[in-house]
Amino acid sequence: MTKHRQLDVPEIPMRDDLTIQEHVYERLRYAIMVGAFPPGTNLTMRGLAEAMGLSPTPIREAVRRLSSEHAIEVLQNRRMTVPEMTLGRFEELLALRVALEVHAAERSLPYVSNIIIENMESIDLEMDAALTRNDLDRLTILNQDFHRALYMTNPHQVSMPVIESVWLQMGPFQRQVIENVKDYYKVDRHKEILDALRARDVAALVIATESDIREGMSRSGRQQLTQSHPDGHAA
Amino acid sequence: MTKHRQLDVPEIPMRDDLTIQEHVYERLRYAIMVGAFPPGTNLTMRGLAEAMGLSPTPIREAVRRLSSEHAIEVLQNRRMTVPEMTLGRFEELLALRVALEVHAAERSLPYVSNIIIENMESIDLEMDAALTRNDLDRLTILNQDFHRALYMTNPHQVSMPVIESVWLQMGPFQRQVIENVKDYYKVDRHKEILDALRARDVAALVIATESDIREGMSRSGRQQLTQSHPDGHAA
DNA sequence: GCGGGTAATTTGTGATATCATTTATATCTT
DNA sequence: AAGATATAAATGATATCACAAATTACCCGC
Repeated sequence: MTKHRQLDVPEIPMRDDLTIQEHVYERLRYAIMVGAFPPGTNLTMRGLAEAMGLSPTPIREAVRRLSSEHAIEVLQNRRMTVPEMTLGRFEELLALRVALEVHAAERSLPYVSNIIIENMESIDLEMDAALTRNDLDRLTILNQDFHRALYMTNPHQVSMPVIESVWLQMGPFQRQVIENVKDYYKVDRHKEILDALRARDVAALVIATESDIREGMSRSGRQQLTQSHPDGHAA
Repeated sequence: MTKHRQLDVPEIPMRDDLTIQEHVYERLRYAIMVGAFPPGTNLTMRGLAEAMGLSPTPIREAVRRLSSEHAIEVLQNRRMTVPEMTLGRFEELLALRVALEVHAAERSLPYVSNIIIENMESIDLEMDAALTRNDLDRLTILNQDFHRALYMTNPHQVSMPVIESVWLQMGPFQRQVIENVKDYYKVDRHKEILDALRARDVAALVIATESDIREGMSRSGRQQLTQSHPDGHAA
């Protein structure tokens, strides 16, 4: 009686201060962020509702929010998919990430305290551990936590949601890259970011931030997109 | 039998290719963009539904989308308001606008054709006409059309939605500024942007774009926010 | 008059039902 | 057998209903 391939949505801890709609949003967001839905995946309201054992109503609200963040694409037919990545879109997303994160880093630096730096150091240590045990999902989340910890120090900051949206749009594709290029997370410029923060050195921070984004994603992602395209759907 | 002050939502042309939810989204988005809801306005699902003669269901989806774009703030109490502007937030939004629009302009320039420039020229002419008859709503929309026409020439562009979100967050406050500083739209650097485009001069385009944003909004907005704050609610 | 607590109202949330649109399947025709 | 057409299934969209949480109104006691 299974209509199509039943969708597997990774579970996340249930927080009882959230409405169901919010929980669904967080759960779908996490799934997309860690790449649980490969690009091109078809999503249906009822399918998601059934997969999570809920009525369509809260699903619809969560999905609408994700579509506004361009994590989910709504076609003219009103069908929904996880967007495919193209070389052009990839280059643009990457450039936008650099522009946004450099901007956010610069404007956060004046507010950086030693406590913040220590917090980021501990996240970076956790990343080393996650890398050792090859926990890719955790690495993705920790990497974001690391950067978020910096950008959020700016008390009036408004760019964080925008940056998160770009991360989200990278998610499904990034997962494919990580799986193909297994030493993806080997290059990280986090130590250099931390050095720049300790020295309160803007120029060094900008360079380290840009390098971290570019060297991590750029070459391997471009490689994946330029090599032969036999067919779009992954296994 | 009127519970509170009945909310007035400006009507927009009904397009029959849109679902009700999409139409509500466009309508609310327009209302916020032109500042029909002053900062601090309380919004309710049922209130909006009643004001537009609809059931709450499509309202909720539209409102969720707008909350994801930070045009509407959802409080812990689950009440919704149009966010207030603060000096700190204003400075950050302005800086983000500059960073994003300079970025988008730079990356669009290679794709600019004479047809695009002509289109932008005609929008600029329409702005002059709207300015003459003091049509502020139209001016706001046309100003966005002008910039959007440029940024959208980049075929792989991904920053447009993000820029629109920042515009949206500025909307309610910008309306207050425009009404207080009546020569707001007098300073426009559109002629200089057009010159830079014709010459395909990146450096000039960057300067003109930044000036257009900064000189239009910066001084008058800052002025409005730093002068006495007797009480928050507008008349 | 002022504070506190209870009742009534308002509001948000989520499930369900109904209808329209779209996609998939089956049937018929040539 | 191929293509067109009709039929069935699935899906999205919206309204309505039921419930819970929050707010407001009201009343009482001091």
